[in-house]
Amino acid sequence: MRLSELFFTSLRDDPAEAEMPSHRLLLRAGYVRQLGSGIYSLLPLGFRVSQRVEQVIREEQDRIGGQEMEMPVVHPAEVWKDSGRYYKIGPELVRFKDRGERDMVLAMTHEEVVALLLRDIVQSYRQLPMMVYHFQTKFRDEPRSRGGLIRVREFVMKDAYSCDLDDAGLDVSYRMQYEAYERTFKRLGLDAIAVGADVGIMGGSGAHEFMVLNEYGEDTLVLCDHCGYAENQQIAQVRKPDPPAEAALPMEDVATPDATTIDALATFLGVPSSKTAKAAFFVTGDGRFVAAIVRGDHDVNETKLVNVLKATGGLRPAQLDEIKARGMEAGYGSPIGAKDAVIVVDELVMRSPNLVAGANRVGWHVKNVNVPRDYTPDLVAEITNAREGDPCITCGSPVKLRNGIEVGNIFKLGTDFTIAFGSMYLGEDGARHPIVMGSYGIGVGRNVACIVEAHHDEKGIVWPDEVAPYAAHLVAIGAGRDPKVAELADRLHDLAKDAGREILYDDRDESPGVKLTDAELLGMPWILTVSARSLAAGGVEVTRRQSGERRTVGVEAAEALLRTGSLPTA
RNA sequence: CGGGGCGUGGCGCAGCCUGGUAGCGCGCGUGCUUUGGGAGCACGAAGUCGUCGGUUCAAAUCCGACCGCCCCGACCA
Repeated sequence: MRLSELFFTSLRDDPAEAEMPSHRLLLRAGYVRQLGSGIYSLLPLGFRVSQRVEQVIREEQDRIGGQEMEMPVVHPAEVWKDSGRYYKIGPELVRFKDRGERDMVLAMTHEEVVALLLRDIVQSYRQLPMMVYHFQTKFRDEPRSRGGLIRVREFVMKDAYSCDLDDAGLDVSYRMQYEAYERTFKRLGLDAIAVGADVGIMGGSGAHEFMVLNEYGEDTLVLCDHCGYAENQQIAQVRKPDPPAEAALPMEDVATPDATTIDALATFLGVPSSKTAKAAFFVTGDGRFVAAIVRGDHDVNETKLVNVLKATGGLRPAQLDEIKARGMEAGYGSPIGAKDAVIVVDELVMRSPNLVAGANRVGWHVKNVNVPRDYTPDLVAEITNAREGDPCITCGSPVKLRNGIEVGNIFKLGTDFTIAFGSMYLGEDGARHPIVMGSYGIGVGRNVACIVEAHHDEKGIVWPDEVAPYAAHLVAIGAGRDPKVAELADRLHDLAKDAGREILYDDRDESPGVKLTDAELLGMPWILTVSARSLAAGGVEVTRRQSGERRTVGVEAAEALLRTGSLPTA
């Protein structure tokens, strides 16, 4: 591909809005352009990378028996109403009406469609197990997109669905996908780790997320270097040792002017935050008012809280007037004297004597609160976030917290969807059973961005061979003056094309500085320079982008590199 | 949805406070020179100053509304 003809331009300056290296480099090097918030075009170079990433994913899905197909982007809303998700999912599910006033949705994922297809096609246990997948555009109206391609609203996702006879079969499929993901991310040049994860809107019995560590990551991971424990903070547990034993003392009101935060309260009273209780107020999607009580030195984990409450539609923070209406006072809140509220208490609070809690009066707290002596919890559960340095749940070593970007996920779905849609098979035993499903996603664009995050330097992108849009970048310097240079460069370009390994050929009439700078910015694994100087030195200058290693080789060696993708060993 | 910031040729920005008919660098076009690390000179093209409304003799500039984009937050009161 001649650079003079490529639909592309590189930018000399960093785009103002790009913060993450991947975003900045993909814009500057002419791989992508933004159309709207969280909506991007892939220019030819970006599309080629995306295609190569897809191909790696495809090969690994095919290897475990996945069958590629394609399902629609636009679904009749009926389908989503039948599964119940039409009502459970918030505004991120785009809803609209067609010309006939029929409710439609833009698909976020395809469990419903697969379940419907199974009902249609699978009759007998002889047709299972079975695994299908597709690459398809998703639109999710995220509340806030960010980070270039990392979190977008429209994106291509590989989603796969396993269909098994029973849980044991699902375990096998799940394992196969787990291993396919490990191979996939390794080939993509990503150092992904699998962490246990919440099942969220997918339901089901288990899930892993494949995470790439990154400071801009939106997920927090709880990791133990000692035993290898790794889970998303949303579900991670740590050991929470008993506090020192104390005899329960009588409650006592204490004036605490302006102490509306735990820090202020602990400072004012001269006690550690672990001797206080914190109240957080929420309203569930199904309309319940919730007061969550954790110790002052911990934070409420909303995911755990949602799961304990079995709250459909999630949680939102309560408004001040809603809190007051339940007999509580924001900043000085506790369940003492509360009414019409679901009181959820962290189990550590149950074990912690004589805490300072809110008095539900402005400027007042209560000392020596003991549960359940002083108020009655509706639910007791483990509802806090793991903290840096907490003891690992399995081995007791201090855990660390790291940010991660989710590059893929795998879910054990179970039978929720197939029961909802009546997707049954007739078993060997003559009885009808629901098909057991799993679902497995990889976001293609996000992986492209993560690859750049992991493979770049101060000069530009450094593509791994497996996903580079072109294997080599051929730079001709001074071709206008020296016919020999033009002749050799043209010939090498044609030779690569004839060998079925098209390369990028910078035939532009630009200064050497521009061309060499662009070559490093664009990031092809090999940079070949043809110039009067290289000819005088014996042929073609070859630079390995990854290592920066540079040497001049003979024309035959350069030809071999273009034909085979590697330099013949001297 | 809450808070903050920004919107001026393709890109990066100044001008706005203190209203007076739009500017810089890069890029782009033509010509000449130059040619291994973002070349030089000359000439040139290109902007409804996000949109709508208001104030004013006069608005990029002041006021209001709206739209768009970016960042933080949407978790503890």
